[in-house]
Amino acid sequence: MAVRKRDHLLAVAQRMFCETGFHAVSVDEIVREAGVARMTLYKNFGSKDDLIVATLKREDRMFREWLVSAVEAQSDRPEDRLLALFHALYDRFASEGYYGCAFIRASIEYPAPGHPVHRAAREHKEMIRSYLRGLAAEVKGADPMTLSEQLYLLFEGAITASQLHGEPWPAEYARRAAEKLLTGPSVEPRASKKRNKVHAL
Amino acid sequence: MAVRKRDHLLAVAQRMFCETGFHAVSVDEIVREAGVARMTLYKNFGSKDDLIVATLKREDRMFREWLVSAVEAQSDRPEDRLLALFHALYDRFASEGYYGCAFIRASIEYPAPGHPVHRAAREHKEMIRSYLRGLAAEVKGADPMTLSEQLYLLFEGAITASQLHGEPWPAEYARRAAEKLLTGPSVEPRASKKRNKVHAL
DNA sequence: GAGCAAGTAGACCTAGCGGTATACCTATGG
DNA sequence: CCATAGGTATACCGCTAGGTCTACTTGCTC
Repeated sequence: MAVRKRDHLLAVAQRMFCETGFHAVSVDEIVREAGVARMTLYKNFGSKDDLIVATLKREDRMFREWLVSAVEAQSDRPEDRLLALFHALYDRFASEGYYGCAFIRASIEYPAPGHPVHRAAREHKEMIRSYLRGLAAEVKGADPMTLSEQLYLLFEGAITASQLHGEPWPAEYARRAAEKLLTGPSVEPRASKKRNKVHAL
Repeated sequence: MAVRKRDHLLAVAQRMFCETGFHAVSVDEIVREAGVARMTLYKNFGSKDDLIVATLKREDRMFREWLVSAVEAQSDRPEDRLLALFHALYDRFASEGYYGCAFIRASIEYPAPGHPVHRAAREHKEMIRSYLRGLAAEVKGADPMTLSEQLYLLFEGAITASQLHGEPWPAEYARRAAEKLLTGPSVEPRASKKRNKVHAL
């Protein structure tokens, strides 16, 4: 039962933090929304900052699952897998209640590089870059480093722009830009049917 | 003399807000740093929020000047002018005391779309997009809308990524991606020497 | 020199924050 | 049946924030 309370509290805090912001949501609001006592939160998590880090870990896990399922569901062509990411981003941006990127928000609300919240956010983004690098390495005739970092910039740009303007179109433009970047200078074998690696995440 | 005090206060507030954050800097810290009385701030600006909006207007004006001088100093080729933007971004990211984008920060710290601070931030970004659209319209054989929005995403992505990772490399990758996007599907006249329009900003 | 707009210093107010302490309740398991 | 771990409710603490009030001073202009 103890673990049930803890999980519920964590889920509620995650939703509120991601939707509204970390500084903007108070401990009082969280415990009221979750229907638990104030002390339960402090017994389980110690402090607000520790709770924030815990919610970021949870958000990170959920985002990984979303990302992998979006990419792996696609065909085996590495190019299609990378483009699927941007297709999925569009749906994500357009979905009801989309709240932007909690990690960008966290890194800005906690700008000190050594702060645990900031570090958790940066680690998430480095995981994304690492995953993209693995996918880009499968693309024939491309420099994986260059391609993956450029796609990462489109990814970050689309997230920031959609959050700023409150509209999903950035994902569409990012996808078309990604298509162009994937059409590398060297000729790519369009008919490749080779089985691709599944990248761990 | 009154206007001198006001300008000084505004400049100090702008620097502190942009470097440290809007919620993170208190009115007390600003008046102490500026060496003026607390009431002087409130007589001149009314409230902290109004002061923030005023600093964003100032930051917007300074950013416009920086942007135009970086772009207009380049050769007349529209492609070079757009690429010059990313060269200038690299220098900006690498410069001592670079503090990231105050407008992205503002939009995140004040997420309500109707809030004056959020609106000021979005208006700045729409100015950027409009300027890029004008520059992209000069590029032969490119769809201005598509090109400009894609470059805008690289622009936003580079800013966000450099802020997050604390390094200037995103501008370099963005520039190379922009080069590729500028090498459009149609043949572009490499030897064009036509005089370009100067876009107002 | 008088008058007035502007600046100053600092006490003060209210509100909200993160976090703690305490006293009581409740359910599970030997 | 009762010991105990965990949950609850609420009062409380210290601190900081944004913002106001007031009494006093400065400096420019007629």
